[in-house]
Amino acid sequence: MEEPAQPVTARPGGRTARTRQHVLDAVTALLVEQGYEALTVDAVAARSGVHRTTVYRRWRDAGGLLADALDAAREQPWEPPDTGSLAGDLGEINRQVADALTGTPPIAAALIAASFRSPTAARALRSFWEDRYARAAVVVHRAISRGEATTGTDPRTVIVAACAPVFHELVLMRAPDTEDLAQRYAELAAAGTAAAGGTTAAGTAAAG
Amino acid sequence: MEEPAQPVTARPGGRTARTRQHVLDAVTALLVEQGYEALTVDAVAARSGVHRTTVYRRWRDAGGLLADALDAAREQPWEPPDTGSLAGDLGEINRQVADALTGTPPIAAALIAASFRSPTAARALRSFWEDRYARAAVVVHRAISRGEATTGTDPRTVIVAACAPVFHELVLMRAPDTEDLAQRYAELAAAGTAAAGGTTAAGTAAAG
DNA sequence: TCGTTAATGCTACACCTGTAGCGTTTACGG
DNA sequence: CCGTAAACGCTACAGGTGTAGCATTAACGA
Repeated sequence: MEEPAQPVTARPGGRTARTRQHVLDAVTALLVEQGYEALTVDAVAARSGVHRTTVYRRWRDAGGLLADALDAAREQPWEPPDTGSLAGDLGEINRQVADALTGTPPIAAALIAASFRSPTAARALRSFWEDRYARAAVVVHRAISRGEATTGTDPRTVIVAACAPVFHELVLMRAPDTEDLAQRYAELAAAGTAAAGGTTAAGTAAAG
Repeated sequence: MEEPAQPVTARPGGRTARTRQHVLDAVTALLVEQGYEALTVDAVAARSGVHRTTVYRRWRDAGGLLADALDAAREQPWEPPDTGSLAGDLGEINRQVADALTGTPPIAAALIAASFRSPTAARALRSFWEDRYARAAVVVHRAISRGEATTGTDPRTVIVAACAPVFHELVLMRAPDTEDLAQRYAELAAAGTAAAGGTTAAGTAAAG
């Protein structure tokens, strides 16, 4: 769907695939057992039995490992929820975002941390979430067809308005995940969409 | 106001203050000239003329340096805007957030990057923004008194709803700062506040 | 089966991180 | 002015990062 985190190899069989599997298994194991701070290339190499220079060659850095692990974990397709209301859909999406950011293995959280040091990780991060936002656009389209939002509403703006506070609280502010966090911001975004239409142009209604 | 990034020394005069100034000057210079990826302790030590072990001892890591630089840059007090409308106030706050995240020197951006490796940086990050959010609460209080929001509205929720998408786009998704970004999400948050009241409890209006 | 060569293993290197131990300088109080 | 000790300078060390060069293994096609 997007550019592969792992470049297409001219000789994908046998050993190459085996090496990749050993390395990705080591990545997951280290993330689960010790968290993303322990995800060093050296540790992955030692645990996987693959030589460290091989890991550096194929994945470049820890961010590359995470990008590949994310791709592997993304093979199961994702469908946006359909609860019957925009606030319900956004709430469910937000709960899934919160789970991704706090769940196990902490691939999403580790990828964010790595994205500040690794261009590969930064690209994978963007790619993953933009893909999710594009797929989630249907919940806004359904809201429009139900009359919960006006025709000009930009789906991505609505979804980011709902999701971003969850990222902010859990990732940047390191706040604990609370029961109502996801739903609270989902409802605020849904209410704003219903009232303002989620217009893309900067309005003048503000300064007046 | 918060715990100082730089521990209170028993001998603050002369040499100690001079060392700190040299080091913080080097931090700013490196950030401006080469960006936060070049902000290594070794580079700061070399540039400042202070020995690297001294930098490690006093600041512990690059995150500690950034935390102290942020404290130094925070000495000028901040007052929230008062444009006459909630959307206008949130828009102005968002523009200031965007400026902080993309401006020069990129202390805020660097602090976020460092916060994933340095507990000191993580604490400084939280402290700085929570302080801003607390000060900004007045714009919501004014909105309530104007009738733009209901009495139970939680100020922090409204402000985070407005700000978080700016963090998300500029920091996580590495998107360029656009003309309408700040205002767009400010208006959406303001509209949601006006419609939903920014309640803190998870409502049941969603699932119905 | 066998040659080609992609992929991996290995050694060595330069750099950054963070710490320990010890000697030296200098701020500060008496 | 002088003694104390805080703060700093210095060396050394144990890791992790990322790269270069060359040797070795094994996947794939002929």
